[in-house]
Order: sequence, then structure tokens, then C-alpha cells
Amino acid sequence: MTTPDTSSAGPTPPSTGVRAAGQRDPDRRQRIARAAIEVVAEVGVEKLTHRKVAAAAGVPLGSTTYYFKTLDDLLVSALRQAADDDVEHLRIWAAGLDAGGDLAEALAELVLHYLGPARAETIVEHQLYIAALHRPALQHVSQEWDTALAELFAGYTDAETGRALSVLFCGWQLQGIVREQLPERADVEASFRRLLGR
Amino acid sequence: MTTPDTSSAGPTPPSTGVRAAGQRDPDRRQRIARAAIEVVAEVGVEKLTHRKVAAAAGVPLGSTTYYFKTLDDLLVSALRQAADDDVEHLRIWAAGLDAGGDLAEALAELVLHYLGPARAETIVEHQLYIAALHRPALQHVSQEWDTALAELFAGYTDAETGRALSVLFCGWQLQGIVREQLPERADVEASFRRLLGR
DNA sequence: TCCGTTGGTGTACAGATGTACAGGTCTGGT
DNA sequence: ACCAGACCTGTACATCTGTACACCAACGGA
Repeated sequence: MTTPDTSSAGPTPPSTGVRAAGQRDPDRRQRIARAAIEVVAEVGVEKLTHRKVAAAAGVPLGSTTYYFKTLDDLLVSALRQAADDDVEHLRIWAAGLDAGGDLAEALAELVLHYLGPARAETIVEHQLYIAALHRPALQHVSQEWDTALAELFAGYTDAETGRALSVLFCGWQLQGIVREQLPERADVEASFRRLLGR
Repeated sequence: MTTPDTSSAGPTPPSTGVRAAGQRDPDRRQRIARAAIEVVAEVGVEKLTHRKVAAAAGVPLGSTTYYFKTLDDLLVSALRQAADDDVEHLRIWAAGLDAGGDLAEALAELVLHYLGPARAETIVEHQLYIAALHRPALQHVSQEWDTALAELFAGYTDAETGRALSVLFCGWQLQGIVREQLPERADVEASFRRLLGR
């Protein structure tokens, strides 16, 4: 196998002028990454292939290998994209959170959102999270992901509580995605409330 | 490793069948399943192949397909085996638990055990757990696994608390396996203590 | 206008993989 | 002793895979 050489200069030397020349589809790279996420959601990481991604993105096979030298590159970008999208979503959630509201209730709501309407995204994130276990480049992203989660929650309480909340949050997600029946909202809420010390 | 025969002209060369075959080996099926667990621990689910399992188990390729018609069969058995081994381990842990001891402390100890000495097993279990997401046959096993966990913990408290403890427990495991640094024992213990209502 | 450069694509190919299956070996019953 | 059937293994093969790379298309400077 070839060594993934993503950081060093590829066949494109640093042009001195404006790089806008001939860039006909700048979003394509991101579209492919998102298509990869879609494929993982549908068939799982272990069945992710260049061809399936190409089909899902509606681009020729050559495009996927053009933008991503190796399958691992594609996986890395997919996880980054998923993590970014997720953190973005969390920020919006946090922004809309009532300052004086009940945090436990809001967290329970969030859990149920991730297990209900956003279940597909949740499944993908966990797949990629687990896939990171054998890919050092991905571990970094995964760590940052749940560090961001802990810090977000810590903003409403303190560092230790924030961390504990993020752990419990991930736990609910993990146990939730293998069951078709959602957990009881009251149970979820109660568990968060206990962590918050009532 | 089998020697590749690239000089094939005849469809069936008269092999002399030197190896002793027909030797009964009732444990072989289980050995192969455990070898599959080993392979998953080393290379991840997405790279699990009949050949790697055969090599790890020290059996010919034909054996793996003889005992497990398809790769999914092998995965199912591997998850079952891992779950059984894990529940067995938990029972031993529970049996050795001091009746009047501090549950939060014991749980923290257990978490650190799973992230330290038993890290490889933990990683495998999570991989298989996630692999179950696209395999209905496996979902059942995964569900039973964390149901057993919740019930075990419930034995020391109540149903709702047991469930919450199992969720937090899974959460600590999940966040722990992507980091090389173990969480602080005090933090883990404190989180369990809060769930237990002090 | 023309042509070099860069972005993008179709196709080929070597290798790996799942799986079938013919054939060898041994056990147990008679 | 003998044989039928269960147990086990080596090998073949169609298929799928990642990836390389020759080729085409558009843009922009001259």
C-alpha cells in the first residue's frame, strides 16, 4: 500500500497567483465527504467503498480518488465533517437554551432528539468514533469532539460536572441507538438531575 | 498462510493431502470465535476476514468457512462470545463485591479496570456493539448485554438507578477508549456517587 | 486568438476476498 | 474387518476492491 502523503506538496505546486483559476466545483470535496457520511449511515463503516461514495455523491469514481488519495483520508474527512456539523448543531442548541431554564430537562430533550429525529447522524458519529480506535489521525478528532461537549456543558455548571454530564450523555446515546424503543424521558431527565445535584 | 498456486493449468491437481484431517476437535468452533475477537481487537471490524481469523486461530481457511457459513455468522458468534465472557467477568466481580462496601468506589475501580488491564476486551466489545447497528441478529445480543449490566447494578439499588449506573458506566468506557490517558479515579467515583444520591 | 496549466474523469489492473466444493481421514456401529 | 457417514481441509474462482494514470475540458494570460 502507498503511504498516505496528504501533508506534503502534491502534484500541485504553490501557484504564485490567484488560485481561483479553473476551480469549477469548489464544494465537491465537501459533498463527497458528506456522501461518505451518508454511506456509513446506510451500510456501516466496514462496507464503505470509493464506489459507493461516488454513487451517493453523484460523482464519477475518479473524483473520490482525486480528492481523497486513500480511503482513510476519506474516513478522516468524513469524521471531521460529522464532528463539525455536530458541534455546530450543539452550539445552536446552546444558543437557544433558556438561561434560567431547567438544564436536566433540556439535556433529556437533547438526548431524545439525537435518538429520534437525528438518529441517523448519531449512528454515524458513533461508527466513526469507534472507527477512530484504529486510526491515530481520527482519535484526535474524537477526543476533541467529546471535549467540546464537556466544555459546553461545563459552561452551565463546572468542569467536573460538565465532564460527568457529557459522559452520561454519550452513554444514553450509545445505549439508545441499539434499541428501537426510546428511553423514557423521565428516566433520562432524572439521571441528569441527579448528576446536577438536584 | 496457504501457498498461492499461480501455475494452475489443471483444474484439480492431485494433492497428496499430507495433513491429518478428520481429527475431531469439538472446541475448535469456539477457538475460532475467540480468534475473531482477537482479530477485531487488532485490526478492527472493518478489516475482519476469514483468512486473518484462520491465521490467528492456527487453523486452515477451510475451517472458518466450515464452522461459519458466512462472515456475518462469525461476527455474530464473536459478539456472543465476547458478551458471554464479559457477563461472566461481571458476575465474578459482583460475587467478590463486599456487601457493605462502597458501590461508587467499586464501580470506579471497575471502569478503570476495563480501561486499563482489560482495555483490549473493552475495545472489542464496543466495536462489536457498534457493528450490531447494521445487523439485526446482533442488536438482540447487544441489548441483552447492557440490560444484564443494568440489572446487575439494580441489584444493589433499584431499577431506575441501576439503569442510570449502566448508562454512565458505558459512557465512561466509551470516552475512555479513545484517549490514552485514563480518567481520574476521583472524577469517576464522584460521578457514580452523585447518581447514587450520595 | 491560441496555448499552457490546472481541474476533473473514464478505464484498466493487480491483488484480496467470500465462498463453494471435491476429496481426504477418521469414528463408530455391525 | 469393513464400510457409511460425519468431520475436516486445500484449492479454485468469480467478484469486488483500492488505486494509478492517460486523457479531456475549461480558464486565463499573451
